[in-house]
Amino acid sequence: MTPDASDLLRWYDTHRRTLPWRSLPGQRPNPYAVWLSEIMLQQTTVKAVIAYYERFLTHYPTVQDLAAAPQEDVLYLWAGLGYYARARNLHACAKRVAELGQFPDTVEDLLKLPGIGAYTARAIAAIAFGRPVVPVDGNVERVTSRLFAIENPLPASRLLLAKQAALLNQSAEAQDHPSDFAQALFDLGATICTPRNPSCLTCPWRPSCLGHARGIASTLPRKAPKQARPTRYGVHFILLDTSERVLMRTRPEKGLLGGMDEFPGTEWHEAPWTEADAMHHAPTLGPWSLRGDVTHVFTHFTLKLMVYAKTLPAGHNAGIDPSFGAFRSTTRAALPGVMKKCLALAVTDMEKK
DNA sequence: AATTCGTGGTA
DNA sequence: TTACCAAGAAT
Repeated sequence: MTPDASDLLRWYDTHRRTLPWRSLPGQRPNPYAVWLSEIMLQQTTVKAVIAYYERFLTHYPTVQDLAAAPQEDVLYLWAGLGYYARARNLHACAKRVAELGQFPDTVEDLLKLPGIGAYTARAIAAIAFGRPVVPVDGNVERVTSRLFAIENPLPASRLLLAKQAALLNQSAEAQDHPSDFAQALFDLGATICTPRNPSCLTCPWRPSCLGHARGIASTLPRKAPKQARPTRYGVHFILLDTSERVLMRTRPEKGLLGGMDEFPGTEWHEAPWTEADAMHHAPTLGPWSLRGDVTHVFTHFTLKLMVYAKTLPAGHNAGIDPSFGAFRSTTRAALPGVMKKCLALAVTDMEKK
């Protein structure tokens, strides 16, 4: 039996989460706010997003404000949230929407915008424009795999899960409330149908959940084993001047941490660097003070960095090759998390460790 | 189609 | 501590 959308919507009426980007019941949400939140929430927890969301809305109240901003300002505000291609695409998308005059209101047209894929297009279409579509995110995949007891492992089962999820909103009740239905699925996945220890006893869809009936709900969705994460090594140099500015450069637009700022240093290789080889990449001759090491886990590799630092005497900051960057205040730099860790090592007293 | 993209929280 | 996980997109 197909789960009854009315049961979920009734549950949502009393259990919906209050979130900054959500409009009050019955009120039409601001498409800009919906879009901004959806981009930030990609692979990112609600808790991490909230502060960034508020900051962006404060600096850029409208999509036109965001479109008019320099990209470096956008990356600075995004710094620390991760997946920086999202920030670059966010900016590009804002410019496009400003040209169009407004956000497209169909899945087809939303898909044409940078940073908007199959999920986000449907999320915006349903939540902001009331289109009767089901956005399939990790929550919906989990709920769907349990409802229908789909044991095929992800990611191969992704197409099947999307197909099954699309069956959930066929009732007239769901068709009439696309925004609530989509967000009800999110909230069910986030608070009841959780990855570990789901609260099946209080689930509005428990009677029709095949996974629960078979006692395998908590084991779904199954996932293909992931391959091991390799380790890479690098060395970075934090060079301060007497005005407490730091030598920094901007990474290339594409690829890892694209467009973000960093302290000069070596490439990140599979083998550790010897001190002699690393010093060949230093912006100045020694002596450098070894301030410690940083371990940072990216999605597909673990990075181990050695961090050297020193303060340049007044009048000695000329003649440094521009490829190492320029002296700037770190408070205005778009520093990713890993570089903030390096900076913390350089400015912290050695007594801690 | 499989990789490449961050970061912080949790068990 | 390691491993997994979170409102995925681009290539």
